[in-house]
Amino acid sequence: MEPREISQAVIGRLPRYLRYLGDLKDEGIERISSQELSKLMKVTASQIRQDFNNFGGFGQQGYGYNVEHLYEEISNILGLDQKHQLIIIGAGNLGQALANYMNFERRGFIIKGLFDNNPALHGKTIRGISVQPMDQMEEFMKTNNIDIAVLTIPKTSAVEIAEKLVQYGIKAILNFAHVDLNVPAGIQVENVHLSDSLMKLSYNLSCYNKEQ
Amino acid sequence: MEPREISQAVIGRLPRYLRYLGDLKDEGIERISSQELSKLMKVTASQIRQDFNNFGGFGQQGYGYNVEHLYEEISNILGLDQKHQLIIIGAGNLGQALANYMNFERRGFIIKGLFDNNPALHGKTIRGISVQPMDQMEEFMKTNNIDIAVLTIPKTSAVEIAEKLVQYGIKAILNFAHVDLNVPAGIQVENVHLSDSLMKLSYNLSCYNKEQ
DNA sequence: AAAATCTTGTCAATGAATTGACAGGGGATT
DNA sequence: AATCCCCTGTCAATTCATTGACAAGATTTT
Repeated sequence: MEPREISQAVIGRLPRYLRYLGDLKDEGIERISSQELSKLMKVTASQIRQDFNNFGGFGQQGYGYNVEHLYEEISNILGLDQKHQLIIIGAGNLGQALANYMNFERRGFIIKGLFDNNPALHGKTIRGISVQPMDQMEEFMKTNNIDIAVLTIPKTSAVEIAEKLVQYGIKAILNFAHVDLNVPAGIQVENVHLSDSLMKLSYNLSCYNKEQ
Repeated sequence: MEPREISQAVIGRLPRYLRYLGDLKDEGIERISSQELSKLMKVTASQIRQDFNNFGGFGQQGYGYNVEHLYEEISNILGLDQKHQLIIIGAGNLGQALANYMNFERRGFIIKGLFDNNPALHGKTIRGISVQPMDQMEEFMKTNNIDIAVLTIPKTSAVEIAEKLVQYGIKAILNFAHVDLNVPAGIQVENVHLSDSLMKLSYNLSCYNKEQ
């Protein structure tokens, strides 16, 4: 049972599997074969079996996969059986939008704090969470056992703040700032660069138009 | 000069190149070699040369790449020399946050309209753009030559709205709804699934913790 | 209970992406 | 002007990811 390294390509597909399995569960469907799932999700059945097998055999020959069981397994693999305490740095439009989004909580991502440099926002409350000044971050992180920070601040201050967060013991960062953070190995970072997505769209648009 | 198919892996890296080149430009740096850029961006020099070469040789032996020129080239490849008119469907927190974000405009992505089902929001104005009811979408799209739609509505209505958008002639969709859209080939879709990013973080977190 | 039908787990084959290596052409230096 | 050094473009090698194929084991049907 050596914990062989799983490729990020596989990990990146797990949330999508989870989504489809959740939908199937809600529809009351008990079992599904890789072939059926393959048609539903528009990927090859081979890939589905290969992916699941990275974590051990969840299926049964002649039967397929038990939806509920598979859902639980993937859920656990993704660490969704544990709760994560998170803070949002930057209470601008995007930060507030994320704070208002309830669905994260259902997955165990609990928003505990909101921070911003702008004094005009201090004390403002979103879903019961009040915006605090940045300099209370360190104290707050210690008392609330925070492991994930969501960065929704401009690129100019993002790198600096990220370094502080690391110093204060953050374990993972979801970064919306349009800049690459410079963090030591072992700190997990996921970047969400919205303008990058728009640019890809733009490329594919002009590319497709040219072909016509 | 056959327009050979460029892999999405390469396209996905172009915006990041563009970002670094923009920064270099702002610093007044005129030339850069693949090796220097490689150190800066923490990717292999080989990959950089390979990537740029997909579009023809922008560099010069013994000199490197001219920053300004390379910036322009990549910019054009991504289609940023053209303007894109876009609408945002869903004027909730996220939709408003995106509408307020100015930086898209600098890249030629012009937000022309905002739509929402909620009558309470109709007439509300964000940066001069007023929120309109959904049933005016078709008319608006025709008169304003819209090519991109940003979907910031709940998953329950996203699929249906996407189909309507396609019917009205949309060319590309940036999808924030947590569901896969079902659009015909040729319509470009980019998904931004925030909870997926959080789940990946969660996996890597628990994975790293286990190794310690 | 036996036969027929599924469907997984897995291995091999293919395909794609990344990396390494180097020839040859420019620029810089003397 | 000649030499030296640098750096690209490109080919080959390697690594990684996806797909195809099938044996073996379960389930369902007869």
